[in-house]
Amino acid sequence: MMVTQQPRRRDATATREAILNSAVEAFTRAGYDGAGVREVAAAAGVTAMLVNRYFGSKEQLFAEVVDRSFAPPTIVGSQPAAVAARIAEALVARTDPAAEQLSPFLLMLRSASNPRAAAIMRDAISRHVGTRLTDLLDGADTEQRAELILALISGVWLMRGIIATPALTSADPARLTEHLAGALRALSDTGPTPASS
Amino acid sequence: MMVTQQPRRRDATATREAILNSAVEAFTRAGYDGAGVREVAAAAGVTAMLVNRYFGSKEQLFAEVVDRSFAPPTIVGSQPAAVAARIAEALVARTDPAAEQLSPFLLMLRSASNPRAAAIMRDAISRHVGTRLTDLLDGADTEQRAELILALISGVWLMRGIIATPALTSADPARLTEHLAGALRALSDTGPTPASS
DNA sequence: CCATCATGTCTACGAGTGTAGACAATGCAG
DNA sequence: CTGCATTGTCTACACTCGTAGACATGATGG
Repeated sequence: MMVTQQPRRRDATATREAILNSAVEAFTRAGYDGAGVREVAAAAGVTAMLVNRYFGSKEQLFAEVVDRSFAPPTIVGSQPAAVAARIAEALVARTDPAAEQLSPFLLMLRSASNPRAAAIMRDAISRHVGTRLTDLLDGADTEQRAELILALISGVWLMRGIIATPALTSADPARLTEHLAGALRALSDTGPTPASS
Repeated sequence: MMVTQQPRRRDATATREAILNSAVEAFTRAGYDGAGVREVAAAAGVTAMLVNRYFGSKEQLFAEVVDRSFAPPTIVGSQPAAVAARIAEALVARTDPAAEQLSPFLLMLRSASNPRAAAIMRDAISRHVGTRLTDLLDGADTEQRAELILALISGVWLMRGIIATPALTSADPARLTEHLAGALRALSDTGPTPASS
């Protein structure tokens, strides 16, 4: 769809936005190393060099993509109560299969092989979702537990969305949500006996 | 170390083994796309073409690497009892930092961006560790829960070993093991109330 | 000893990579 | 209408990639 593109009236901010959008799609689908600058440029209807003139380099473009992809607060719920159940439901529910392919977790997993990309994503995580998730938790070791929750979510995206493991892809959504919520509850709820130490 | 290599006496099986070993190292460190055939060959002391003559192609070489890397039963414990605690301990304990860089989870995470590699790894998982872990579990949805456990382990490897999230890398190992074991227990133990439905 | 097959290397190709520098076209100010 | 800065393109470079075919070298059977 949208194979031919009319030249688009000259507009710097609109062009920048178009490049950034196609970059989000390309990096999320193919990863940092798998997506080419020419590919990103073509999908935006421009030339490869214009991408570098707007963003400096592929690496800086990726940094902006990561920032945009991790920024929206939709990733994690808002209310502290019942965080586990809400995450579990949102994780197994495949409502919009199109927007699903733009998940920041897919972006992270498919770009993890590149060390530079990993460093960029680490910064973005501790800047955005890390602190936001930590604030939702009570008790001890909130940062540690928040990152464990992120680890579990990432792992589900890996096994279910990328490796496409048989039992997870063809699983009964209700049961899957249940098991997942159980594991998340163990991480989000205040420890059963915080008495120790 | 071992910069210069004496030509090695001609031995087909020994050469094949040397190539396979260096391929495991290269693919685990850089991922399927990040590791080059010339790089694997050089580390084994041979030429790039010899790799293709022994394994057919880079893809088939990767398939053998995945098979070897996922085969050892060390990945998961042996006794059904206390699976959660044993996995958690083995996951946070960094005993041998050299052998740690050969983890099949690192291989999987860093090769996940390539769809062909993902398909190869899916086959290897359902052939090796999937069934083995499933047999350790009791109750309902064992396959589903086994893959969720794999997801959590993968996610911890991602966040702790690749992204190097601050709170997980500098975490108190004891507390981390505790939280992790809690989440794993929620997945490995038979549901608290299997009465529902 | 020497012929012969297995083992290993060399050269090369076609395609793709990120990006630097020079050039062209557009749209707005005067 | 005309100058001119902004916006965009073209060509090119120096690599790296996987792999195909022809060639060289080693060890071993007779």
